[in-house]
Amino acid sequence: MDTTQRTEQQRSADRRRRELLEAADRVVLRDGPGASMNAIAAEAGITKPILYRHFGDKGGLYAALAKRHTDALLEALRAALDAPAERRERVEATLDTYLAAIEARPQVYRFLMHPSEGGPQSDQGFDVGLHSAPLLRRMGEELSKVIEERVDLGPDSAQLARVWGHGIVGMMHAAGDWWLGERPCSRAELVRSLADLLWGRLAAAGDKVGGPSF
Amino acid sequence: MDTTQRTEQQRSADRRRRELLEAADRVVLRDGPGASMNAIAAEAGITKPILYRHFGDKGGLYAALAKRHTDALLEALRAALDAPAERRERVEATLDTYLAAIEARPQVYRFLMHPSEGGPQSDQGFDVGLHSAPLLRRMGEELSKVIEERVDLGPDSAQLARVWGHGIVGMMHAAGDWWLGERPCSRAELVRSLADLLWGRLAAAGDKVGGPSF
DNA sequence: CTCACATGTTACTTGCGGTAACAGTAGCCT
DNA sequence: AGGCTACTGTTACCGCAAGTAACATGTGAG
Repeated sequence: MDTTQRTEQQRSADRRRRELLEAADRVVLRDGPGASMNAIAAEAGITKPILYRHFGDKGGLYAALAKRHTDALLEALRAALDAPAERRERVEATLDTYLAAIEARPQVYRFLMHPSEGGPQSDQGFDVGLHSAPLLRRMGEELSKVIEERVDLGPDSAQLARVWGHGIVGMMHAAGDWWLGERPCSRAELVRSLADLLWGRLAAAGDKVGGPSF
Repeated sequence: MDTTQRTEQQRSADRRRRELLEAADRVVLRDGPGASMNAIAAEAGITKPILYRHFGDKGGLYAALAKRHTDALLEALRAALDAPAERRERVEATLDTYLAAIEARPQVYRFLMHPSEGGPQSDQGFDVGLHSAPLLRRMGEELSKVIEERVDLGPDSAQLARVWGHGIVGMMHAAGDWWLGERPCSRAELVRSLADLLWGRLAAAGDKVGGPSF
C-alpha cells in the first residue's frame, strides 16, 4: 500500500490542523467565544471551506479546541489529585490548581464553560450546550476514579464516589465561576472555605441563636 | 391623569404578554431551546415583530421565560429551606425538591441551564450564556442568605456563607445534571449521598488500604 | 504528458435575528 | 362628526453567519 506516502501527507495535514487550531485559539481568546468561522479563517490566512474540510463543522472545531485545553487542565488536576500527600492537602491543591487555571486564563475558561457571551451584537456563539458538559463531566469522572481508588467508603463505594466526584466538581465550578466574577476574597481564602465545607464544617456548626426575630 | 385608561390598556398588554409567554413555553418545550422566534410567533398565532415589541430581543423573551420558571423553583426551594426542622432534614428536603423539579420537567431544566442543544440542525439557540448563570446565581445567593441567617459560623460568616451557598448550589446542580443523564440511582439515594458529602463523610472516611499497588 | 489528488479560492444558498415602513382599529378630545 | 393618538398587526426587507458547490491551481507518480 501507500502507507509511507500517506504518513507524509498525513503529517502535513496534521501540522496544518494544529496551525489552524492555534489560529482559532488566538481569535477566540481575542474576540471571545462569539468568533465567527470567517474571522478564524482570516486569522489563519485562509478561507472558510478549509476549516470545514478539517473540522467538519463549527462544533468539530470547537470540540478540537476544547479538547486541547481540557486535556491540559485535566493533566494538571491529575497531578494535584494523585500527589502523595494527606487528603486535605490534596483536595486543597486540586482546588487551587483549578482556580489558578481559571484565574490565569479567564477567556479560555469562559470559552469552555459559557458559550456565546462575546461582543455586543454576537448573539450566536459556539454551540457549547453539548460541549460545556464534557469538561465538567470528564473532571467529575476523573475525580470519581481517584476517590474510589483512594478513599474507603464501604459498600456502594463506586456509586458514592461517582456522586461525590460530580458533586465536588460542580461545587468547585460554581464557586469558581462566582468568585471569578465578584472576586470577593483571595484565592487562598476561597480554597480554604471550600475545603472547610467539604470537611463537614457545615454539619459541625451550631444553629444561630438570637437571629432575626424567631 | 389617565391612570384608569392606562391600567386597562396595560392589562390587555399584560394578558397578551402572558399568552405570548405561554406560547413560547409550549414551543420551547416541544422544539427544545433552539426554537426560533418565527416558530414562537407562529405558535402564538402572530408574527415576529410583535414578539420584539413585547420583549425587545430574543434575550428579553428568554429572560422573561426563565424568570417564570426560576421564580417558581426558587419559591419551592425557599419553602424547603425555611422549614422549621433540623438542618440535615432541611438540606435533604431542599436537595430533593430541586431534584424532583428537574426530574419532573427535564425539558424546562435543560432550557434553563443548557442553551442550544435542540434538534440536529439547530446550532444557535438562545444565548443562555448570560442567562443560565442567573438561575444558579440566584439560587446561590438565596442559599447564602439562609445559611448566614441560620448557621453560626463565627467571624467572616458572611463571606463563608456566600462561598458555601454558591458551592452547594453548584454541587447540587452538577450532580443533578449528571444524575438526570445517567440515572445511576434513585433520587433518594442521590439525596442521601450528597447530604452525606455535606456532612463531612469525605473527611471521616479512612484511606483505602491494599489499593492499586502503592 | 497526463492522471490523480490535495489545497485553495470565489460565489452561492439557507436560515435566523432584528427592523423599517406601512395598514387597520379603538377610544379621547374639541 | 372629524381628527389625533396609541396600540396591534402585517409584509418585506437588511445583515450576518453557517455551511456548500463548483471551479482553479500546484505537484508527485506512471
